[in-house]
Amino acid sequence: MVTLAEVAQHAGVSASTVSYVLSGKRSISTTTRQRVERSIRELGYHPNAGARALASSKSNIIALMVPLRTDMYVPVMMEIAIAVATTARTHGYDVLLLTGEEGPDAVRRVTGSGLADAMILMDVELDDERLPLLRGTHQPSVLIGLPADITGLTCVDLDFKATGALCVEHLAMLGHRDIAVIGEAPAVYERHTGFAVRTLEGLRSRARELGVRLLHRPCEGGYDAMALTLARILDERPGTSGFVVQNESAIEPLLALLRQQGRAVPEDVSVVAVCPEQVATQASVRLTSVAIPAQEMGRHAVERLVAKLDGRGADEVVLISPELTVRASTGPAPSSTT
Amino acid sequence: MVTLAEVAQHAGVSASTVSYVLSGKRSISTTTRQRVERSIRELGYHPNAGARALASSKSNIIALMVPLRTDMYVPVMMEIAIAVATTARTHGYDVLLLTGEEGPDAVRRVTGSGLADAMILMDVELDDERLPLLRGTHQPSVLIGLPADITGLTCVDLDFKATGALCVEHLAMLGHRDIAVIGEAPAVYERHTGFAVRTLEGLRSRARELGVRLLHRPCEGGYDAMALTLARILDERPGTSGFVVQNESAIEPLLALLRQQGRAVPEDVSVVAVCPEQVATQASVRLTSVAIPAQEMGRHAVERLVAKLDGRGADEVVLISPELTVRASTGPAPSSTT
DNA sequence: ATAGGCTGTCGAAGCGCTTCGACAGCGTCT
DNA sequence: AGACGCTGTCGAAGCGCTTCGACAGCCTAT
Repeated sequence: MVTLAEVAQHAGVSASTVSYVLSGKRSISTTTRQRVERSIRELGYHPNAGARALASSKSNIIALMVPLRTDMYVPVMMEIAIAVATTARTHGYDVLLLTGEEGPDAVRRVTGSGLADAMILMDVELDDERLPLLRGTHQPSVLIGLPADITGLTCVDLDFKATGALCVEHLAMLGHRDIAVIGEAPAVYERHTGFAVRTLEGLRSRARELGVRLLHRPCEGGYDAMALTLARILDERPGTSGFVVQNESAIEPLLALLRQQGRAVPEDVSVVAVCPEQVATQASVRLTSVAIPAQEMGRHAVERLVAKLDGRGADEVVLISPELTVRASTGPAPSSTT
Repeated sequence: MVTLAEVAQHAGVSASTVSYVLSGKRSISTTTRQRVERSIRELGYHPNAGARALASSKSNIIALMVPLRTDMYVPVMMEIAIAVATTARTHGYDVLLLTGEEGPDAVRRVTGSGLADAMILMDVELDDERLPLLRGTHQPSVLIGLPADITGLTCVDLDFKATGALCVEHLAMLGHRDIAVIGEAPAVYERHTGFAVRTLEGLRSRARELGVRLLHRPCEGGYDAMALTLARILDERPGTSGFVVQNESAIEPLLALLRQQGRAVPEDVSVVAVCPEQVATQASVRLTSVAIPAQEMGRHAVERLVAKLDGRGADEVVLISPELTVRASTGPAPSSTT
C-alpha cells in the first residue's frame, strides 16, 4: 500500500507538501504540484481514509437512514437513496446506509464514533424519537419528511398538505361533490408518518372550504384489500365520483375493480393519484397525478447538508410545491352534466 | 468527545487495558472489566472509527455497489440492500452505498483508500469490467449475480437457468406446446445482464428437450409496450397458450390485456411469473410464480463475505434453487382437453 | 524451595494523515 | 540599502486507537 510519505520521497518533497497539493489549502508552485501529481499517478496512490478521518476529524461520509419496513413507496425510497448517493459523490462524500432497525441507537453510534460527518433521515414520524438526539448534537442533519416540531431542524419534503389540497381542488373544479380517499396502510397512519397525515390534512381542510364531502379509508395494497375497501366506500357513499389514491399498490387494483364494475374512468368516476411519475404514466389508464419528486428530494437534502457542513446555510424547511398533471383519469363529474 | 484515554483514567487502568476489554483479545479479570465497562457507560464513550481503522487497518465497513439505473426490479434491489445492511450489522459491519455510476473507479477508490474492508456487487454483467479489478485485489468480494467467468470469484444468485427450466416444465406438464416469454427491457439483454440471459438459456434448453415451442420477446414495462408486444406475439404464434413473464412492470399490463381480449386466465392461457413473492400474491390474479428470494440473497452475500474476512471460506458459487409455487394463473392447456 | 508457566496489566511504538509554526528566498517599498 | 511582506516549503506534533513485548504476581510441578 502506497503512503503519503512514499509519494513525497518519490517526488523529492516533504510529506506536508504532498498533503497540501492534495487539499489545496496552501499555495504550491506549479512545478512542484505537477511533480507531485505525477508521482501520485505513477505510484497509484490513494489516501488512506482512516488516517484522514483521524487527522482531520472529518470522514467525508454522510449517513443515510432508510426505513426498514417495505410497506410503502419502495421505489421512491430507492430513488431517493440513489439520488442521495449520486449527489453526495459530486460533493466528495460517500454514503453510509443505515436501516431504521437500530433506531435512535444508530444515531448515537454514528455521531459518537465520527463514522459520518452528517446524516439524512428518511421516513420521519411526526414525533420521531430520533429528533431529540439530532437537536442535541452538533452534527448537521437533514430530514426527508416533516415532523410536527421543526425547531432546530432542517427538512426537505414535498408539500403534502398542498398536495392534498390540490387533488381536492382539481376534483371539485370538475364538479365532483363526493370524494373518496384511498390511503396508505393503516399502520402508516398509526405510526403518524408525516406525509400521510399531512396529505390528509390538506385534503380535509380544502374539502371543507370547497364544501365537498370527503371519505378517507386506509388500505393495504393488493386486490383483495382494495376490493373490500372499495365495496365499503361505495356502500357508505354510493354517489362517490372522485377518488384520490395515495398508495402505489392500490392504484392498479382500484382501476381494475372500477372497470370490472362497469364504472368508466374518467366518464363515470375520476381518479387522482399521488405517486411517482412513472407509475402514473405506466398505469392502465394514464393517471392524472401529483408526482412525488424523489430525485429532487434526495438532491436537495444532500445540498442542504453540504451547505451546513461548509458553514453556509442554516436550519430551514424546504417544501417542494406539488404539481398536478392532468392526464386521462379525470373528467367532469357525471351529475354536473345532468 | 470522550477518548479511550479518558475512560482509562476514569477507570484507573491503562489505555491498552480498555482496548482489550473492548476487543476481548486478551483476558481481563472480571473486576477490571466491570470497572471499565462502567466507566464507558458513565462517560458515554464511543470508539472513534477513524482511529480504529487507522490502527487496525480494518474499517468494519462493507461496500455495496448498486446499479444506478432503475429500469428493473427496483423493489428487489431495495430488499437486497436492506437485507445486506441488516445482516452486516449483526456481524458488526456497516454498509457503504456505492452507485454503479463510477463503475470500476469506485472499486479502485474503495479498495485503495481502505474505506471498506470488502465489497458486494449487484447487477453483474456477464463480462463485467469490474471483475479484473476484483481478481487483482486481495480485498474479499461477493457478487450478487453470476458472470460468465467465475474463476477466483464468489457469487450468490438465484439459479436462473433452473428457474427458466422450471417455468417451461410446469407449462409443458400442463400440456402447453406454444410458450411465449415476456422478458426484461431490450437494454437489459443488450448489456448482457447475467440473470436475464441465464433465464433465457434455461427456458430455451428445457423447451428444446421437452419439444415445446418458445418465443422470447423483450418488453419495456407499461401498458402500451405490453400491448404492442402481445399483439406481435399472438400474430406470430396465434396458438400461444402459456406465458412466462420476467418483468415486474409487464405483469399487470399483460393480465389486463388478456382479460380485455376475452382470454381467461387460467382457462384459456396460463401465466407463470418470475418475480418477488409479494408481487405474485398481490396481482389481480394470484400468480403461479418462481419467487426471487431477495432477502436470502442479501443475507447469503454478507455471510460469505464475513466468512472470507474471517479467513474461513473460500471462493464458491452459491446458487439458490428456484421454487415454483402454483397459484391461480396456470392450468391445463385448452387443446389438451380437446 | 525453585523453576516454569499462567494470567492480567502496562508502556510505548506506531498506523498515515493534517496542520501549525517556522523560515528561506525573493520582490517591493521607502 | 534596509525593512517588510509574500510565497512556497519543511519539520514536527499530534489525531485516538491497536498491539507487541515486558513483566509482576501467583500457582503448580518437581
